[in-house]
Amino acid sequence: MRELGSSQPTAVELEILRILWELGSSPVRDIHARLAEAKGTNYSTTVKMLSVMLTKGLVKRNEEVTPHIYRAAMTRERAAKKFLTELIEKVYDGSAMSLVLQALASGKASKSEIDEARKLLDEMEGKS
Amino acid sequence: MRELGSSQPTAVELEILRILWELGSSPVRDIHARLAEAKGTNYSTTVKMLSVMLTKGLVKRNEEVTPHIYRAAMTRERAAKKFLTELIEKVYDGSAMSLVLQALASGKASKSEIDEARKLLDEMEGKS
DNA sequence: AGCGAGTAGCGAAGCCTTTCGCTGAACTTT
DNA sequence: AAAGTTCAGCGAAAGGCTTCGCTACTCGCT
Repeated sequence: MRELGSSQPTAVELEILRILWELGSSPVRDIHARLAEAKGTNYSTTVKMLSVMLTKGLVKRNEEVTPHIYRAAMTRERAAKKFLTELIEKVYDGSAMSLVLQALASGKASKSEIDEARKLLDEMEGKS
Repeated sequence: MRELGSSQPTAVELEILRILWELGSSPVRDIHARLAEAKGTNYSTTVKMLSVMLTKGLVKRNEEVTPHIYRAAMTRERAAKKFLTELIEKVYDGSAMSLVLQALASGKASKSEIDEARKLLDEMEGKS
């Protein structure tokens, strides 16, 4: 058995997590509505995916109500950080700043976002 | 058939790409030496993976010499950018800056790196 | 010519992911 | 109570990824 909580979400799993992050805790019906909209898959499929994700520890659920209510086991921020760490490890050989520079260079930031980043840089400099 | 060049590398594929990025163009023997070191897999497996990656367009090879010489089809920078774009799309809903902030907040940047980032921000502001 | 070593490739097995049909339980409406 | 609706779950099929055994080709050496 693969270690619980150590598995990376696959494509569909990530899609479901995104739905949960956006909607907050939800019954299968609502999750399915979104998923089917994007992919046209069957209700059974959504149920199954959630059950697989439950055993993997990617989602949790409240079984005391009907219908059961699912929620993401991780916040979006935490998941993002995990992916990011992995990306940095696997592709950038551990240099976070290379990635930052690359992201900045992708160039889609607005003026206010740039200001925000600058502010953050100032703060970081103050600390170190 | 999946569209050529549109497929994301899987775990093992990424491992092979990293080896190629580090070693530069190499014969199977050398790639295998590295891969086996980490995973203990068979020579056949390495050959097969490379052939799969060849049909996916992830690597290219020179068949005019023996042994054949393989090279990564993409530079590390280009691949990284691709992963990053995908990460941004899938987890951060397309906001590159969210990711930048996150990476910065992880807080491992040195003074010189911070300066470099600030310079980049200035440039970006100039452009927009 | 025959042998051994290094190289390349095919096809199938095993596993994981994603899909859904079918079943049954619980609850609502006639 | 019977019929219909919603919900949950199992098991199997389909497809992708990773693995390797077996085969075959080339080349240099005896």
